[in-house]
Order: sequence, then structure tokens, then C-alpha cells
Amino acid sequence: MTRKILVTSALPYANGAIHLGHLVEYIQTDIWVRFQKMRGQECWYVCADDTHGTPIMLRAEKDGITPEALIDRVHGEHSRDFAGFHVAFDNFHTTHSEETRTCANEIYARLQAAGLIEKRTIEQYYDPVKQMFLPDRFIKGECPKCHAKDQYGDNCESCGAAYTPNDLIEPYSAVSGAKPELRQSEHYFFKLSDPRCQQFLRRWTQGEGRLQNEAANKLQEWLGAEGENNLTDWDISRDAPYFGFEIPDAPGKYFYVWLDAPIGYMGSFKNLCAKKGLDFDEYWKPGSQTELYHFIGKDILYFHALFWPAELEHAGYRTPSKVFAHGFLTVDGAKMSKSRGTFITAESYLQQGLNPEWLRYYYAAKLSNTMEDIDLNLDDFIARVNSDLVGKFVNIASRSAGFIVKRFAGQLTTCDESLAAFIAIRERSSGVADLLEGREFGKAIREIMALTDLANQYVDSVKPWELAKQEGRENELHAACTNALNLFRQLAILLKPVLPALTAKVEAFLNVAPFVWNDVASTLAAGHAINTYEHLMTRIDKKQMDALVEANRDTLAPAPQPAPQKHAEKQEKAAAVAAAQAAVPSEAGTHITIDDFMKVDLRIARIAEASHVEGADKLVRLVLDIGPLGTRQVFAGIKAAYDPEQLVGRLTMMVANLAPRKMKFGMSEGMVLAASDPDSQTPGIFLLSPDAGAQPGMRVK
RNA sequence: GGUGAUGUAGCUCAGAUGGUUAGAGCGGUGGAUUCAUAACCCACAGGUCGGCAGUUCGAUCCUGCCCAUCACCA
Repeated sequence: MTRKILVTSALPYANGAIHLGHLVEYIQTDIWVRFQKMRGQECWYVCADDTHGTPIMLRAEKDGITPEALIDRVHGEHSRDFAGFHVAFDNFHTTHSEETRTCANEIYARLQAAGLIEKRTIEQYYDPVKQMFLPDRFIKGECPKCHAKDQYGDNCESCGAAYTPNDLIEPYSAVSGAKPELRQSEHYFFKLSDPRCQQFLRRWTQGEGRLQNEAANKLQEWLGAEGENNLTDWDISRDAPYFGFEIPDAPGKYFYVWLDAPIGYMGSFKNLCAKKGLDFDEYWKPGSQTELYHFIGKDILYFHALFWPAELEHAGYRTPSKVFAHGFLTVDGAKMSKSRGTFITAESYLQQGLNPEWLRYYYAAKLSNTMEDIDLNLDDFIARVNSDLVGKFVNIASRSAGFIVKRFAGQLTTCDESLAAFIAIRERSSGVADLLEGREFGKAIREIMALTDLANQYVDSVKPWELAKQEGRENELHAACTNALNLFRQLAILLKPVLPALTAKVEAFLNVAPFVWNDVASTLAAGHAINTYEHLMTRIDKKQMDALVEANRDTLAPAPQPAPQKHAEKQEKAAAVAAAQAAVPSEAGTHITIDDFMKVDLRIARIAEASHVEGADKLVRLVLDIGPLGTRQVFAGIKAAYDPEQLVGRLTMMVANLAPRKMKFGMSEGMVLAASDPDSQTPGIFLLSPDAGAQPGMRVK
């Protein structure tokens, strides 16, 4: 029976370019969808641009265009990039559409009817000049802990401290520069804390095969133990001005971008239904027999495995069959970095003339069904693609097609299906199918390459080049090359979901209809005529990779501009943090200057109080008296070596200007100095003490 | 600080309910070959399976601690 499957990838935010990190997900999803289609399933792959929210609004304003113009332009860029990597959506729509608005309104109305929407007044920062409420990210100021300037309202990129905009010193609006004021506003909340939601999610997230085990465990952590109400209500409204959908019964209030983003999946599909005459309800009604799968990054699991199914369930829709989360992309083992040139955009990759299928193949070779991060190792990328694709796979066609065309007028003879290689491919192809179905792409590729090795071994064993030189062995030569080409054809069928463009060339060269999966069971008939072989794929030149990295290297100091990322604000933050970290010089010299040293404010401290910390294995809480500078609370990891009672009253040394750090047990406002063996060969921790006469507060230098 | 994940040959990764010589591809070395955009074929070398301790007749696999990397939480 044909399965009916609806598949989505997460919506890219319409604020910036698609990059190699995004492509992991779209390529993963695309391979899976192409595989389903090859198997004859009715499978629809939809996506859309995520177009709403404050960042879009402000970005458009900065560019001097309307938000609509901005998202139109970006939609064009995104469509171009996806097409360039052969990501074949059945529909790439936009959340700024009537379909999405209709669905959002419908869901909202039904949640309201179910008593799951609540109005509540909250206090929020407001920009009096710009006359708008400010998201935390748009409030900047001096870090209250380390006093770094121009830090964002949620955490400090300099010292890593987390806080609220309230804590910032001299806060200002990143939009207008004005001092923000606290104002009250009425917001709408989705009552995730409602017992109905809690109970539903507890059941739903543990559903068999619904989530990967690691994901289910993570969800369990968020949900807490039975009876523990860990989920808090979700603020789903924003005040005007806001680029988005106005809430029907609430003038001046808009749906928060994260509410309508997943609804964009429905909107895009609704739009597709209109084009294709599909039945929307068949896919979205409760109890639907169709399958619904969301491919996402592990960073947005929260939204897709909690908010989204809870919304759908209580608004009277079906919930997702499964959610497939993948890990992040690293390049050469590190986060993508603009300064290193590894923050590579899809556009630049294509512009530099690199073959998109190289990347599709490499990603496939690295992907599994877990949430583990995958690494794009550039040297490995070159070696792997050149060896597997050009050296092994394409080589089979290349080394046999010439003889067929030159010596046999392009006509094949009878293929010997009893060859071990044929039998192996036929037997193992169903295993490959299972691996692809289960998103174990890396294992599937390994298997296909093992079969490819068999094909090359076959060619080597019959030695067509020797047969070609001997009179009277034409039939053997003809058979050998026919067999080789048939083996090549079968391997191409298995690789088609990964390499659609290459395979299209193969279909043209072999002069056959587009492959479907079951074609792997058949062979080309004797007498079948093929076309002239043209080389199917070139090798990657290391110089091309170097040029690509060079083209993406941002030699200027990385500006903390929000980087283009998927799904709005949360991701922006991640990118900004990554950029900030990249800015830190990675290699410190072996020497520091006296000025560097003098930055460390070392002081003599008297331990005024010392106590055990409930729940901490290693920590002791100290209150240090540093004379004129007052007292500081410090958590020190010295429990293994010191009994708090023995510490009280003694003198030691502390770093007085270390950035304060919020810990689970309270604020730590410095550190005490202690010696220990870096290799842990000698056990023990040894606190430093000054000679007699030192007084609390004295500077150490 | 807490929780979780990861750490296996130069590189990228498999793997084992704990059981005789731990695997693959690439890279390296040697050989063979020249049909194939130097590709392919054969062979060889390479690993105290992050470290230490424990449980066990036996641990890379289990337990504890430590180290490193990453993520989430506070």
C-alpha cells in the first residue's frame, strides 16, 4: 500500500543567507524524501521562509525597504540556494501568507475555546523614542558583573554571566539609543502549565519511536518528574509595531513569530493542496492515517516536541508522527567561524564553482539518525569525495563505456546476472533501503561503497583492456563491459537520492527512463543502445577549497551583527556568541607583559566565614574580608582538601576583579588561589598563605 | 556548579549482552597494471579502544574517579 507522507524541514529565517550549517538539514531531508518518492510513496516535502518578528522589521527599516520587500528578496535568494543544492521542495512558501494566517487564527481560536489562552499583564522594556517594546536582545548596556560595555540584555559575551535587562548598568536601546523604560503591557499566553498539556506531553513524548532516545530523555528533563510542573506558560503575543499577524480579537497585539513559524508548515501545505488538488484535512485531521515528519536541528527541539504538539492536540489537529533532530555542523572540528573563513554560505560555495553533490555526498556519508554533531573536515571532504565518487563509482562507467561505444556501436549484449557482484547488490540493496529509511545515511553509503568495490574488482578480474587486444575475444569483451555498465547502473540507482543531478546524467547516458528503486532488480536488455559517455564528475582540487575558505574569510573584526540563522532570535544569539568567541585570539603567547599581569587584582583576604554547600560535591562557600574593599562571597572547589571550620580566620590570597559568576548556589565574586598538580600525579589542593604581617586588602604583586 | 553526550589507527568513522589475533575507507609503504581526467587491483605497516583505580577467571565494553571537547540547565 502506498504511504502518504508529509515531510518538513525547519523554516529558515528570512533575515539572511543560507549557509553550510543550514544545508545539513535540507540535504538530509531531501535525501530522505527523494528515497521515499523513488520507492513509490506519495511523499510531499514542504518548507517556507520564516518571515515575522522584530529582527525582520528592523532590518527592513535599516535597509530602507518594507518588510514585504525584504522577505520577497530573501525568498528569492533562499529559493536559488536550495535549488542550487538540489533540495527539491514540493512547495517553498512563506509564513507571510493568507494560508498561514488562516491556520494561525484557527489554532488560536480553538485554543481559546479550550480555555488554554490567558491574558496577563507583564512588565517589559520600552523604547520611548522608537515607541516600541524591546526584546532582550535589543537592549544593551554595561555588564553588571565584569563591566564590559555594550553587552546584550540577556547575557554577557565577555564574562558569560546571565542576567536580565534590569541588571544592566546604563541600559540603552540598540534601536534608538534611548534609555528604555519599564512599561506594562497585556500579553497572551498559551497555558502549557495546564494539566491537560502536561499530561498529554508526558504521554506523547514517550510514544514509541516518536523521538530519538536522546531527545526523549531531554524532553523528560524539561517536563520533570510526574507531578512536577516544570513547564511554564508560553508568551505568544507581541505589541505593535511588529511585523506579523495581528491577533483577531486583540487590536495592536500580534502573534509572536515562534507561534506562526511551525504553523507555516501547515500554511505551506495548504498552499500546495490548492495547487495540486490535495485534501488538506486528510493530512491534518485527528486520527489521520497519513504520516507527518519534522526534520529539525536539536536546538529547536523544545518548540517542536513541546509547544507544537500541545498546540495541535488541543486545537483539534493530528500531531506529528515523528520528530527527527540532527546535530550541529562543525568545520574542521570547530564551530563555523567568519574569521577562519569556515562560515561558508551556500551562495559562495556555488559561486566558487564547487559541485553541490560533493557536499550532498559528504553529508550523507557523515549523517546518522542521532543528534550528534557532524564535522565537515575539509581535507577529509576532498579525499572522500575524490576517492569514492570519482575514483570508484564514476570510474566504473568511465572504464567500460568507451569499449561499448567504439567497438560495439553503443549496443549492449546479454548481462550475466549470476555474477557474484550482481547477486551481492541485489541481496544487499534491501539493507541499504532499510538504512535510508532509518536515516542511517552514513551506514548506507558505507554499504554502497563496499558494493562499488566489488564492481571494480570484477572489472579488474576480467581485464577488458587485455581482451580488447586479442583477436577473437570480442564476445568476452562485450560481455565484460556490459556487465560493468549494468553494475554501474545498479549502484547509480542506490545513490540516486543522494546524487540526483549526477544520476540524471547517468539516465541520459544509459538512455533509460528515470530510475525508481525497484529498477535495481532488473538489468538492461541485450541490444539496448547507450549514448556516448561524457565524464560525469570531476575531482575536487584543494585549491578550490582554499579559495572558498578565503572568499568567506572575514578579515575585519567580526562585528556582533546578528548572523543569519534558522528560526529567529534564539539562533541569532547563538551565532553572535560564536562570533564573539571567534574574536578571542586562539593562541596566547607564552609570555605576558607586566601590564597583562597588573590587570589581575590580587589581594590578601581573611576568610571570615566558611561553610559546606548543600548539594555540591566539591564546593566550599567562603566569605572573604578584603579590608577596605569590603567582603566577597566566593565558591571554591576545595572541599576535598579543607574542612570549612579550619579555614575560618586564616589569611589567603584572592583574585578580586574576577568577573562574578552566577552559580547554582549563588553568586561567586572572585576566586581564592590554591596550588595543585596539573597532571594530578600528586593529589591535593594547597591554599596559599602570606607571611605574617600581611593585612586583608593588601595588593599582591 | 549540575545534568547529559562524546573521546577507538595519521584522518573520517564502524563495532562488541565483557571471552581467543579490535575493524573499514582514506592516507602511508611495497607490488601489479595501464581500460579509466594517476583512476583500479593485490599485499603490508599502523591502535596499552582518553587516563587511573575497582568488579571479574577475563574489560576497550560494567562501576567509580580524573582529564578533554560539546550541549543543555541554573
